[in-house]
Amino acid sequence: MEAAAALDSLSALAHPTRLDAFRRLVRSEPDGLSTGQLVEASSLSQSTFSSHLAILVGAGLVMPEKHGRQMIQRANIEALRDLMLFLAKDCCEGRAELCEPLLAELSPCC
Amino acid sequence: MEAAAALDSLSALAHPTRLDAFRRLVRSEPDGLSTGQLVEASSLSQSTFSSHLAILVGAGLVMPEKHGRQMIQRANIEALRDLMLFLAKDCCEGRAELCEPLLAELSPCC
DNA sequence: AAAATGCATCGATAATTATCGATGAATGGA
DNA sequence: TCCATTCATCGATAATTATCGATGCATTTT
Repeated sequence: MEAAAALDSLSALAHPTRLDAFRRLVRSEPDGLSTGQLVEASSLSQSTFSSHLAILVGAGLVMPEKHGRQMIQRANIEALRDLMLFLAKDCCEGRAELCEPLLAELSPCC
Repeated sequence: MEAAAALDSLSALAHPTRLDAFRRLVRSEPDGLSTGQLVEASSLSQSTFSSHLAILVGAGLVMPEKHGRQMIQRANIEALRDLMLFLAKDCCEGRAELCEPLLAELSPCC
């Protein structure tokens, strides 16, 4: 993942509404949620939320699937992994010992 | 880490200048870099960069140390770990199998 | 076919963020 | 002490982002 893509992902997640929606989608994998359900969970207007969603989709963090007349939104776990990999790579490349405590706390959570 | 703190970190990193500076600092651990060196690496004015740096410090991602008349900036690896943990926790809590491929690619890098 | 539903897009406005030069405060050196 | 250096803060302006209601398009239901 290049820095530009990482920036897109970070920017997309750097908003309360979008971070909340993304987390909601990650948790609801692999079923996903409809756009309407997400709008309802947010406290914003439909059009405003739609533009937020478009930013998540544009960053590749969310993948919409057309389902009748509603859209089912699904988190892209691979994109999340890529972002985390990007963030971790800096310290891993420099000095692995910096990365070890990072993984040490990450592993037991799974 | 609560969502509010994660948002601060994400917002802080969601800017080309700040992401670049932070990565530079992670790589230069544990020595750190002076503010002046970071300004030089950026293509911005001293005052503009200073405000960017303040955002990284405010998010807890960078920890300045006074050193004579210059400030030595150091990346806070613990804060980076906390952010990654926060991002990973969503899928881990929901379904561990989503998190496994994430760690699978993360481990060999260290 | 007509009405209703679910969602994206448009246009406008408000709010936030980025940028800069100038100034000021603290420190080290002459 | 006086000057130079390093960096933060201030005030102003430009640029970007967030928000909304209205409208439009596709699809399902009646």
